[in-house]
Amino acid sequence: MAAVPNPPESPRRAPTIKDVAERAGLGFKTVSRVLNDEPNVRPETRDRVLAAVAELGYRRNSIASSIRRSDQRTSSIGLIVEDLANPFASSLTRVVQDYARERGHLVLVGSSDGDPGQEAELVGEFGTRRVDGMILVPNGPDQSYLEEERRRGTAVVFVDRPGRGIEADTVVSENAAGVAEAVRHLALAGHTRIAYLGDFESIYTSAERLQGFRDAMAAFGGADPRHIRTGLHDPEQAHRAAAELFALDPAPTALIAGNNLITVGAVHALQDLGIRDRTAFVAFDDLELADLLRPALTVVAQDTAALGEAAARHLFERLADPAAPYRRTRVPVRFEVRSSGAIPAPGH
Amino acid sequence: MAAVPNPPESPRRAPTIKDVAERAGLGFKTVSRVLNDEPNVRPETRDRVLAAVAELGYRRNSIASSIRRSDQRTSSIGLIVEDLANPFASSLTRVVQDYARERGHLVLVGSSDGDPGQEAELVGEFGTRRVDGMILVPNGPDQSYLEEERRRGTAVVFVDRPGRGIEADTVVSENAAGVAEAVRHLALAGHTRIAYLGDFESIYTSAERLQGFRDAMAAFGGADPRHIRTGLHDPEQAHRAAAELFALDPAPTALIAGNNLITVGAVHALQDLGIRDRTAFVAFDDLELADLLRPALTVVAQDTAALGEAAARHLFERLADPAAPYRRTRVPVRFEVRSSGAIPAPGH
DNA sequence: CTCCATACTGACAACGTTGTCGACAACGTG
DNA sequence: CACGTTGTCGACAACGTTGTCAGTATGGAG
Repeated sequence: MAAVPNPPESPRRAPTIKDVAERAGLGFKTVSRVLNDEPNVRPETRDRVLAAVAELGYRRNSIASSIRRSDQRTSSIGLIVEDLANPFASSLTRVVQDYARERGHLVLVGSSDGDPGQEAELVGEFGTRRVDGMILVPNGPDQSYLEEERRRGTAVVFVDRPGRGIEADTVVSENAAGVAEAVRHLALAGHTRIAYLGDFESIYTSAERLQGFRDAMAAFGGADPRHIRTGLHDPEQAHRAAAELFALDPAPTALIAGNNLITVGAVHALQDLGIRDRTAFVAFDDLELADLLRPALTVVAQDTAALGEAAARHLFERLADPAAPYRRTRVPVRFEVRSSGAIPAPGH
Repeated sequence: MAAVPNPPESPRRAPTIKDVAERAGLGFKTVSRVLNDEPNVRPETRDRVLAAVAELGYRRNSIASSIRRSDQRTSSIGLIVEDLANPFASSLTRVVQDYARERGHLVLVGSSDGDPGQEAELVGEFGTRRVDGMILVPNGPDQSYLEEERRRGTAVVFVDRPGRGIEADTVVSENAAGVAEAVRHLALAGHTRIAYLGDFESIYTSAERLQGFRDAMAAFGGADPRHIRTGLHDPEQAHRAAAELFALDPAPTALIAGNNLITVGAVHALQDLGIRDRTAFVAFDDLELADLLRPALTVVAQDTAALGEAAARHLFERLADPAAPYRRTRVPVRFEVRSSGAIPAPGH
């Protein structure tokens, strides 16, 4: 830590349109007209204004602007995810921000940590800032409080999971189909004793993925109930659950992990047990180095870019037409075949 | 994609303090006093106001509030990173957002994509919204345009790299020391032909890391110039450069990758060449599955949490005391020993 | 030349809030 | 009782902008 002795220059008041008007020798309303590209300004007058703007380094105060504007729009939107540091969330953030910026909007972000209280608090903060709309990954049993926001004219879009107790534009992944494809892939390699590790069933995506697993397994005689473990919310729990699964008799010969945190725990468990090379494995959610693991991880990859873009698109379309019927979009997943899913069942 | 026929309820004007005042039968200034916890309000009056607030579902308009406030503060800050989807950036975002929120501030985010033009554009947008301060990972040869922002009273903090052409609070990692430690670690396993893959030398972190490499290698007779490759900006370029390195005679026996994108390309190259198991490797930047690779990746891990927190702390301290001397904080890296760095040199 | 339409410009209100100030009541002190 | 002090409250200006409207110059038609 080093200290540099320079104190900053004295801060001065930012110039306003009135300063610009005075400098240009015009009424301040004329300046406003130029800045908003309104018609009926002489080109010469316009140039004088722009020159004064440049000389003073004037920059519009869009805070003041949006309080006066008739539509009360702030050209900003809010995005609430569970954890900004999570790759799924950050990829979403990136896409949403790009989409918004192309349309002149900025994005406020926040992590809910899966806590409905924090979610509601963030929604409140965003509302206070009068965002034009919000995109959220909803948490908890009830998002009906968002009706209040909508009545104020704020657009609301859910992504990854539908909100509860409220109808709204929603974008989700094809969770069940993705897991079903994983099951069929494993079955092709001769597996019938396929185990599944999932998060809390109360989470929409977890429930959908589990349902996809059960349904697909039905075609192969159904899943062994002991081979299904849910309620795993971090890598450590997944690690333990996986270890327990392989202590069973008969033990599963293949494993599906319901999300990326579970994948991390499960692969660690297989590693500890020394059965990484002979246990077939498919993970939900892609991971940065998945193709460099040995065996390379076969995954059900979510199309986070499409998810984020669809959510942003829904938001802006909602802003354009508040009366349109709500839409629910399902985004296909991509089944990424590498090698871990092709490990054959013993004797196959 | 499914459509639900519900049209939304008619949007109505959000209630203002005047609506609250009328409902409570009080002057609107009294309502303002209650909302801002100003003294000299009778408890009974206060209750009446709060009741009216609750009945109307009033929520302060902090947009209007901040235009009138004497300090002109908006309780929002801006964060500009290269790519919001990058794990380094998203981890930073998470920490900065948490820190800001604890202090009642919201965070606007943006990706510069390493382009000075986009960076300046985002700075402009943030300025228009009158953010209280900005944290940025600077790009390009000159950030002196930020002086203008500061003159307006906006605090500026650089993170990951110092800004150029301007003095400001800055937080960076101990890049050189981290790479030097990697070199010593490899040397301990008997390596002297250690190669280095880096990004553009014009990027501050790349230059620092390369310098750390050269300096540390000097203790072991210096690096072979042919074993240093820079200007690698994506995994593909790194892949090719690594392949070329190992076609040399004498080929290097160990490799250091200067950032996470280079790591991905380099490991792929080692994989293709079939020399992953016998080439010592240390990566700068940790990766999610690094410990599950075989061999597990030894890395120089940046403390993104400390980096982000220090940046946020600097920003808020700057807001509290604009005249304090600028500070430059260096955050230590963590050398994470796994196995890839311990692969011995041939005949050692 | 007169008249009217149109282009251009500025004075002023308004947005929802906070800051300033003064009015008024209650109270204590001499 | 007179007076100052303190607590409580509201009227009004102000923030920087956009919306409304009216005023003035200009040009073309008659």
